[in-house]
Amino acid sequence: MSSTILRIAIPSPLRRYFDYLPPAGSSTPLRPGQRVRLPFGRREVVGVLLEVTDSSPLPLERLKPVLAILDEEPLWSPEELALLRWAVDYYHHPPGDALQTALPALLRQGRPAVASGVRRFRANEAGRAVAPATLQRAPRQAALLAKLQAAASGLTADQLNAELENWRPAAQKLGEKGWLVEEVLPCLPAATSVTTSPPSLNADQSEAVARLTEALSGFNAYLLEGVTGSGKTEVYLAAIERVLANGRQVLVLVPEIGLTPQLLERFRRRLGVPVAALHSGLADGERLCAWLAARDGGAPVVIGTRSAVFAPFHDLGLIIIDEEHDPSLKQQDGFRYSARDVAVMRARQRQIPIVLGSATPSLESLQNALSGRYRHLLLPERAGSAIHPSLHVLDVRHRPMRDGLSEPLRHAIARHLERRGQVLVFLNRRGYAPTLLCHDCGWVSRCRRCDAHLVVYAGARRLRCQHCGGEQPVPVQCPDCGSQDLRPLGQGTERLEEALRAAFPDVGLVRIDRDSTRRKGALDGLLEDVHSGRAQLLVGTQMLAKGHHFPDVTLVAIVDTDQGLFSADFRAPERMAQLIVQVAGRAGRAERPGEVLIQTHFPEHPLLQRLVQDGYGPFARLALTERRDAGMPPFSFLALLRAEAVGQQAPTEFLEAARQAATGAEGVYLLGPVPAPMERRAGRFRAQLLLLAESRAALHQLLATWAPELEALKSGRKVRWSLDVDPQEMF
DNA sequence: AGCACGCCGACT
DNA sequence: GTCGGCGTGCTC
Repeated sequence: MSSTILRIAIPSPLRRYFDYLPPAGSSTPLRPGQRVRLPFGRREVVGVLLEVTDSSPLPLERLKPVLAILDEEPLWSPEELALLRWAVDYYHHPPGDALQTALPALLRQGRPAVASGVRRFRANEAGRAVAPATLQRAPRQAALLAKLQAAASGLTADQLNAELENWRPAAQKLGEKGWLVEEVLPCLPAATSVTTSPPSLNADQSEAVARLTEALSGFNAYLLEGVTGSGKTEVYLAAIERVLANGRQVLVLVPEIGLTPQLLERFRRRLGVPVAALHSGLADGERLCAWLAARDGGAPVVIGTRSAVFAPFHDLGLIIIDEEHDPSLKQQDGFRYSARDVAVMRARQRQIPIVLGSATPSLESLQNALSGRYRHLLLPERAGSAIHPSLHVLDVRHRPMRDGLSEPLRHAIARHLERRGQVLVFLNRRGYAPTLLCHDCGWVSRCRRCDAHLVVYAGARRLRCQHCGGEQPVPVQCPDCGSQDLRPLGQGTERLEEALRAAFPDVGLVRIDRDSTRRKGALDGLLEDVHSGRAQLLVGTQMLAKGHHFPDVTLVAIVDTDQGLFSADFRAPERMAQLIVQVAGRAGRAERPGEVLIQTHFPEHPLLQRLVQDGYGPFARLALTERRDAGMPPFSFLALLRAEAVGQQAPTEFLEAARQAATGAEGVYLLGPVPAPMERRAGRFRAQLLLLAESRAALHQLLATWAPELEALKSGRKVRWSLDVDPQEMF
């Protein structure tokens, strides 16, 4: 006798599916991709139905019925479910948790899959005619009314929460008096009526568009390697227009920091269709709305960060990944998927083209292009007639340094400032100084919970740990010897700011890093100072490397490259080169090319020389030969098993047991367990076991049997562990 | 992950 | 005598 069995992905850390019976007395058709509410242990949870079958490894009487089917229609198509299941298998992650990650928060909680727009409150004509002061007996109503009168288009609940306390009862009362209206905004803005026409493309752009669009049906992966300012976005837009003309949708994936209102506005104006944004900065309701707009086709274009790769689409016809080298495309916790790699699989499965764009391609993608797996499109020139910034190395060996700046660099800065150019000073280290040193006994400020120095913040007069967030006041005297001769050691952006202000007291300066832009709107204010010319000097971290362009910058000063050249992480030189090129690319315009000066103690370093003399492309090709010689990715395949615990022993014990379970695997080398590069972090000891394989198949053959075994290890219960396939950061 | 069960120490 | 510590087991 056969019966209907539901195979369900349930939010839990377990790498398996759970079988249930259909709900009692429900007539809703059962289709994979629907959410179901079900009893799980002693709890009630929301799971996703993945299969309807007729048999279970468990006896029927052990199966419980689900409580309810939550969706009339599946949230994902069978094809999209297959992609999700591929990702679950490839990353060897618990399926329920992976599916959870792919869902907007409201759907995760079991809310209905219907869009509800953002609510906004507005004073109507009658409400605007009332003077708030007349509401003496109701100060909250008066305050609310004043706010609403000041904001012509009204205020959302979020905005009111930020400005007023307990305003809802007051809003209720104002509503009863007929002075206030509440409206529901459409969550997807209508198409902009004002559209801009496309600029004329140069020969390289036209060629790229032609090659991209010659095969819009069928899978093709393109690496679009275009120097900064070469007009990659126009190539995207031209390709998108063709796909939209065929009535199909487009997904554009961007790094976390790249999804700015300006980018959205540019797409909206150029394309003249609704463009949905999908990112973590949205309110839950907005996010659900955009997700559903992708699914029902209401959004012809979706621009999103990482998790948008799992959004359902009505008819997806093209995927674009901008800044494909960016590390934020790989999730760094939980379900550690690479949105770029999942996107390539999605395009292959759906038989549509995918474009990977970057001025500084990852070595993985470059190798795919060189080997012919991807088609290589090059945009070697800046659009218009702009000239590339020229890179120069400044050998600082034997040179006196003050505040991290050599004399030649100071002179160069002064020269550019005198000629009314803006100068961008780049240092990828926040705070005043990386540590505080006792000049008498050698004590240095260390974090109690991490193997890290405490960073000096002079402005706040605090010592802070950048890894656990711990902080304390700057001590007046050395905790060890009592000396008062405590000195900040090394340079951070805050100190650089101080030094440059002292050196160029009459020049406007802004510092842009995570600390100076924490406040909402602060970044916009600082950028405005730069663009208006009020600030001539710009100091900052890698925040400067993304998105914003500074046409009046004529000099980019890279204060310190050396840690990128000699790091435990084999990807450090690639990251360093990408950062230098990205920062350099922020500067200059057609008639005023930027100059880039790089301070280093290792001017002869072959990778640095290649980068400076020949550019990123040749650098990357040289770096690839080094990777090949070292047997590192993309010429081998890695997985990293991490473990952490409060005790020092537990992680290593678990990893030893894990290693035992993996011995004998064909074609996979086990390296470790070893302590993580920063062994202690936030009070926990961390260790790792690296798996290196010559073939992807060998690696995954091992992982498929190994991951479930890890779950069963007793020593795994005493640690937090995670498996990272294709790890990006090695610590 | 949650959540319950179970067996040993300092409290009303 | 109990409240509660976290080891162990289980979830269809």
